[in-house]
Amino acid sequence: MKSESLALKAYTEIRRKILSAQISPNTRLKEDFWAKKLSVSRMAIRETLTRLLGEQLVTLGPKGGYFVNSLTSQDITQIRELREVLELGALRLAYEKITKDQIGRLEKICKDFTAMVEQGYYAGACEADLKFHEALMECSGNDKLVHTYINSHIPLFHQRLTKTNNSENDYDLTDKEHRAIVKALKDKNIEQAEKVMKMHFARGATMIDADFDQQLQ
Amino acid sequence: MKSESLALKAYTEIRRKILSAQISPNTRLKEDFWAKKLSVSRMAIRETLTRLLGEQLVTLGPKGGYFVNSLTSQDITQIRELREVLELGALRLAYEKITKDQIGRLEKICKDFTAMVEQGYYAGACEADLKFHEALMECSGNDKLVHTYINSHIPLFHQRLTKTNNSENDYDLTDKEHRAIVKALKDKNIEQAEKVMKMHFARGATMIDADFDQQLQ
DNA sequence: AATATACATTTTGTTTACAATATTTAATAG
DNA sequence: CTATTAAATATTGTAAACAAAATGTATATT
Repeated sequence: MKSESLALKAYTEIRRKILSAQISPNTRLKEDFWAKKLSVSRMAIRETLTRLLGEQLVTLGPKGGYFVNSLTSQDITQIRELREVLELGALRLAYEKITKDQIGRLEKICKDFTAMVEQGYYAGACEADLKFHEALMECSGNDKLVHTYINSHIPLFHQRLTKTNNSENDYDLTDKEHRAIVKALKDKNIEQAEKVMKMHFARGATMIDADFDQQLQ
Repeated sequence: MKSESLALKAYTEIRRKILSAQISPNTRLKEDFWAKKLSVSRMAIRETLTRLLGEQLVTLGPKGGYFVNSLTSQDITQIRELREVLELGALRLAYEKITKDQIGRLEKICKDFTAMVEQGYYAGACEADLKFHEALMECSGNDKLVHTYINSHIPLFHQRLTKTNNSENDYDLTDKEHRAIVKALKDKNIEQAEKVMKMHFARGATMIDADFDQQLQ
């Protein structure tokens, strides 16, 4: 077989476009159009779309046709809640299983974050922020949990924050909270870890909602 | 268009077979074989498989070919942990949002459970057990959470319990724990609710693992 | 002018055919 | 008899063709 099938190429491409909002929600995805656009056969597009259907990234219209799933303000809230549920759960599992190496990794990411903020690399800092949360999920030692997290399209969502103009202050707070979480894990203080994590979310929530409201205008 | 496309028919059928373990894990799913078996075209099967790929129910082999995802003993543990994370999260959300009607619904399911156990309808009781947990998830008021729960293939897993020969005692305990959870929610006592839920899981865990070990022999 | 109907176009659903790659089988050399 | 290689077979990847349904358009009728 070829190094990468055409269907996979189309899948990767369309998925990326949806997740980065280059194709807007509720858009109908016409097979022929995308087949020509990506110069693959219509069947390759069809495979792409059914796979995305399985991922709940698109929906089947009542009379056929594939549509990009929407992200209403309610969806945003629900995704945020889901994120909190998953991350708090992972935190509790990590509390029991976390290793020295993993703590080291988290601390390294915190250091990177600080350094980048200091030097004005804000996109890089956001990347480190994202990486911190993913690393934390991995500390749960539960692949299914990590996978659920990745697949709930939270990371994309997180990415949107990159584009907003955050104040220096926000970055500093984020940094401090990340470090507090790691410290609490190190000290085996689960109550403290949960408390900081919840605060971290609460602050993020307002920022996310503000961002979303802004985009609606 | 037809009332139900052939691809959808094949999808429903194969998905059901995988989830009910009628097709065992790691089996290679050959397109032509299933096309003939379900008397649909190979492309319909292909769509089915790519959709299941999106759902993480099957995997792509390194040299092509679709394989049913496995359920190792480690997978079982991870799914159980995921379930606990999701249900505890839902419980916490439900604590804030639950309505009188929803509590009524939970109580009704508890009553059904009791009645069925008393009359010796054990399969029915298991069904009620399943329904109780799904209803609880719905009380979170978060569709994404419910969807994640459904789609983590926990229900199937739950279903396996049906087949094990549980003692009367187990049913009684399950019943009591369900009722205790509802009562705690009613009393707005989140600590108590979480505590009972954790106990409920802890007991279920040993049963599930025992069941799995038995099946391995 | 509004509505309904017939026709044309677009889009999806399905099947078939062919090409490319894996896998198995058989034959041959050591 | 074993290992290696070549041919045969099986399986998947891709494309094209056809059928069915939905959508859009123009015409006729009131």
